[in-house]
Amino acid sequence: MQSKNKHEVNPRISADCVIFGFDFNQLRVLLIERSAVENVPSMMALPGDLIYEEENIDTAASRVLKELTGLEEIYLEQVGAFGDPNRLNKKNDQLWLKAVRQDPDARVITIAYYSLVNLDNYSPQASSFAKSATWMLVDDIQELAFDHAEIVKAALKKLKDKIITQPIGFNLLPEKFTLSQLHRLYESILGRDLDKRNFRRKMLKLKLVESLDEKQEGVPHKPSQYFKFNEENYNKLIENGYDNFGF
Amino acid sequence: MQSKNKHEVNPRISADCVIFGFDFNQLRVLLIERSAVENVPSMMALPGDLIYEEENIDTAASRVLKELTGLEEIYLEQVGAFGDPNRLNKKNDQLWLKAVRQDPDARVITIAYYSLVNLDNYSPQASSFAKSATWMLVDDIQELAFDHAEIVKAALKKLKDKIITQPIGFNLLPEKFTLSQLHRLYESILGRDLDKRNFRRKMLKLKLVESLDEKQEGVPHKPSQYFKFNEENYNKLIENGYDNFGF
DNA sequence: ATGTCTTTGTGTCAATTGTACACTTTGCGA
DNA sequence: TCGCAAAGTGTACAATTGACACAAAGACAT
Repeated sequence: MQSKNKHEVNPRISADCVIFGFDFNQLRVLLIERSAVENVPSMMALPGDLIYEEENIDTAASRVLKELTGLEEIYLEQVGAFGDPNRLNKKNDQLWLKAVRQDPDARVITIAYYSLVNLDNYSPQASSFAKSATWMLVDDIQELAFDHAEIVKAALKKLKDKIITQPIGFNLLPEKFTLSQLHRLYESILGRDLDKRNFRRKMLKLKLVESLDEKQEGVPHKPSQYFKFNEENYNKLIENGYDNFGF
Repeated sequence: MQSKNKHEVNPRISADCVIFGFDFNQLRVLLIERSAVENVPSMMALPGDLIYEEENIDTAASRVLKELTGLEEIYLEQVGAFGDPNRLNKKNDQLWLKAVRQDPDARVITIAYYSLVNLDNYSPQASSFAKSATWMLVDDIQELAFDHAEIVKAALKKLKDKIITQPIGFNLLPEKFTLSQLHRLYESILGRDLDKRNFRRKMLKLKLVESLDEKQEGVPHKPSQYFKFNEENYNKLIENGYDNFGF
């Protein structure tokens, strides 16, 4: 935690946010379009920026997210630190940094955060150096700036791990939702089909959801029952995990 | 990921290691005794130190661990970044930093790592600013330097999460081990009793372990069969997880 | 009004897995 | 040879999982 070694480093720290959104059908990630400079075409990137002096990293992540995309009040969870000394060394990234940064050669270690939100509640508004901010399908993501593709991959892994250990959905769905929506949500995160009846059975047995006295209206098919989360059981499960190892 | 804001910060980065060891009975953590200075008594802390310029963080964690405790070739997994601006502000920590550090007021963000090792294979040898390095019982940990108690707590949570999703033990136990040892290991990580018969049944059914043609010798009771891990099945399970959510 | 379309919503059975529980075996050492 | 201490073993019941198909509801078009 100390030493007076000459090689100590004072790198810059950034926070990057991987915000997953669910459009009632597929999983998306909020990306910004990094402005084009000179010969470097614009490129998709995670919303992220350097943190301030004396700023809490968690706070910084929220701030940065808001500045670049307008989203706020999102609960962010840490993915981890990404600090490969070469993480900014791709050619286009270097050119872009030289055009935009005061100190383009500085090493930057980034702390990545992720979250899951109900996409319909948030309309990203690009600002700062973001030319646009859009919800991209996770499956369509191609190349991203810096090591952001790797960060998205790590965040997705965390998300998958999380969903099988803890219930999620509170943040992702509106207060009233249908079991089909919850079902699709789980399917799109886990990336595989889940049996409808078994899924419903499980959710009801865990008492994670309870039905409301309200149905869908105006849909051209059988209207579905609305449900809400049972906050108490939900929190209990989050605290204890499923503890499914089975002893 | 950029901006020319004046408030940008160049904090120092450190790596701290939470090495869990198993003594065939209880779970321990490798701690160093931070040297005493002036009016500040010595205090237990995690092995950790600042990283070098251009040094990969993962590499730094291994290096630091080696420098302070002599342990090497340990697979470290990231816990996360701890960057509260006040994390070094406890009075004794401040005094200690002033006595020891070149730049005691600098903000330090630490990246924490954890691992599990077979305690018997590693005899820590304190060096650098570590006065001693010892395996402390997790349950006996009192106050630690800086925010290290919080870091240990977070690492332990990760470990618990991991053990119910993936098999562990390869790194923790010697090549030959008894099922009772593995049993105790799981009990001490999970912090609760597990039924002996059910535990054995499960381990054997998963084919995680296979028995060797060798028994304990010289014990004043029925000698136990030695087992080894089945590496193939072990790796398969690690890759897939248990996927126990149950759809 | 009737039929068509689309999505919701429901039950059962067999197989697997979890849980609770107590006595015999083995080898050492007194 | 007896006592001790830990190893090792089986069963029965409960709970959960997984596979599987058809009827019900409402909108809309004709």
